[in-house]
Amino acid sequence: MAGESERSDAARNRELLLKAARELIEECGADGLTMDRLAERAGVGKGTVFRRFGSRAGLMMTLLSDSEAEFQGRFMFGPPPLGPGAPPRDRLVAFGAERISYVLEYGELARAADSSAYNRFDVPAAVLWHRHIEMLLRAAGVTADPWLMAMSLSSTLDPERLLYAVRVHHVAPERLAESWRELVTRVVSCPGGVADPMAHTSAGDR
Amino acid sequence: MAGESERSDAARNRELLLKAARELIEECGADGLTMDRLAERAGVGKGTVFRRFGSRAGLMMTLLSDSEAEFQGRFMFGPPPLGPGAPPRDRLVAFGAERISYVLEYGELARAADSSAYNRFDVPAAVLWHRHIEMLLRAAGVTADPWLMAMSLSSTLDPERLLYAVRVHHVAPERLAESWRELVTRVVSCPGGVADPMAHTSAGDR
DNA sequence: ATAAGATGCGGACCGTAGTCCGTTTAGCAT
DNA sequence: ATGCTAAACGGACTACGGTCCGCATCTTAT
Repeated sequence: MAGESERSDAARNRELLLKAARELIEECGADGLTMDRLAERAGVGKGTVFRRFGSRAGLMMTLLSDSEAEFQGRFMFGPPPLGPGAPPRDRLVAFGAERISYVLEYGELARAADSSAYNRFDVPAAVLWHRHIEMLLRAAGVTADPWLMAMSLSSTLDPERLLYAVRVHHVAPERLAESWRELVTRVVSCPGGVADPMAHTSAGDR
Repeated sequence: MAGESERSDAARNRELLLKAARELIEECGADGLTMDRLAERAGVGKGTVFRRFGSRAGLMMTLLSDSEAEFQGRFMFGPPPLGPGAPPRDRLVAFGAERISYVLEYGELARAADSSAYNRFDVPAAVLWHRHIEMLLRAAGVTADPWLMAMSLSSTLDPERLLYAVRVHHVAPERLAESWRELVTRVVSCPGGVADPMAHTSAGDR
């Protein structure tokens, strides 16, 4: 991005790096990818790697960006129940289920993409999910601090925890999805006064 | 195995290290404490630091252990509503509120005590909280996968997220506590009936 | 007191993420 | 072609967490 076009050598190196990164991950797993090895494998200097991606987490995010974009497209514009058209509760349930599959599929990568600093929650994709959940909560009539409630729900879908449950405690993925469904149901449909069946529907989605 | 006792020089060095660590944190903040500086400040070798505490996270946990033990005592044996005697729902609410205060008080430290690996969830204190929450959920009649539900609730109380909300988004601590109360209320007091008719019965599933 | 063995010590060493800065090169204007 | 400049490059360098292992010290049995 930046000003205008990318210089040709820069573009070439970016491709070289992405290719090398995918190979390396294929061979050694995401955890086995180090910035030094990547640079060597791609035949460029280490400085170049950081110039391109900023950090290891940035690289991982770049590698995930395609599938990430596809996921975003699906929950924002795709068919129900994930996309607009279904009741907010169902969309939330579907969102979690998809996210769980996503994390289990791209496991290590998704985890490696989470930097270990605060800004981890400020990354564009993360704020998008957060806003999405918040919007759905509002649409579902949850009036109690949707921002924080969305944060709580997001935290449940954190790759680190999800992978911990699956890999260390051998929790079945369906069980995760079911628990998410349970959680969302309770959060959405059970304010001080039982139901709030009323509709909202609408509009909020965008 | 020569008994259990600690060799005198080891004991001395442990005190030296803890003292130095507290000073360093006082002066530079938890993030400014590095193992090298700590070793130098305490006048011992680096190997000694790791021999004592195993890792940086281990050191931080040791530093927190007093207040941590005190907290554990309060929620396990102390007076209601935190301790036994109050209804489970109230105990959960109190637990979260206390934990939030705790994290805000020991902020950086609590965060630094979380190693960045999976085992972060396996640390004794963490499994204790988890079990405590799980137990309260069961006592409150939540039959749907209390283990995972406890995990979701725990994730809401994660130091990293809590501090992010407070430091980056300037969320007031009371607002955190209030949102926690809201969340717990919904999780606990939603009969499963409302939007989820059929509560699958089977209380006995485990 | 002394010797023997367990325990602890220290700091050189390693792998890693990330930075810095002198050098090279692409792209453009002439 | 040539020269200029901003961008990109590369790899030495730093800081950090963590490991290793030969050496020193404490403890205990004699």
